[in-house]
Amino acid sequence: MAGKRLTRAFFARSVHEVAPELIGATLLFDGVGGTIVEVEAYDEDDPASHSFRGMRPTTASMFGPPGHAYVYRSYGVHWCLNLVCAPEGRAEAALVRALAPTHALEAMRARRGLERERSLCSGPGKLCQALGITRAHDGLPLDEPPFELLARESGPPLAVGTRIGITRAVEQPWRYGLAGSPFLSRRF
DNA sequence: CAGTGGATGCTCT
DNA sequence: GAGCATCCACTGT
Repeated sequence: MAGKRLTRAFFARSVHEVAPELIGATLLFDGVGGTIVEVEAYDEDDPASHSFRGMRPTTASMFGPPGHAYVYRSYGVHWCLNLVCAPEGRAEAALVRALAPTHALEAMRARRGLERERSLCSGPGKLCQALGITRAHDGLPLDEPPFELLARESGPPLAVGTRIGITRAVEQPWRYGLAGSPFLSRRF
């Protein structure tokens, strides 16, 4: 099911190449997690991206080396996880929006409350809560504990659509998902 | 189910 | 003071 560890070299490319390849990969944090079924791509020429207006203290890790985490607070309430993927000198990242839970579901349920399996990680804020990811983990490398990222074995059926919850650049088809998965934040 | 609105804490104007 | 890469409870079918 899970392949070899994703290295920094994997992420040192355009997010538009990397993001679709993340669908089907396995994301674990302290051994808790599952299969990535939904991501969105953001680059620095994109008005919807946190890197569009230049580096800020809270967005610094998006401008850092690829293969690291960028964690931000959303709507003052939730944490959201990005995987920084940039070629030389760029600030790009893939927002992880949903997982199909496969590892340590009890830990997720304990953090999320008594939730249906479908709802444990079906959104960017939900999955950070389920995995226990916060700002404290911003900037951590993805190829070392507590993170573990494993490549997918084969190319799964891909769904492509427009991104969710933004007000600028709404027409860009930069949302990728595992077609037909019941664990998406929304259907395509 | 689909649609609506409140919570909540920053940053930026 | 507005706006936000969200979620949940609540309403009405």
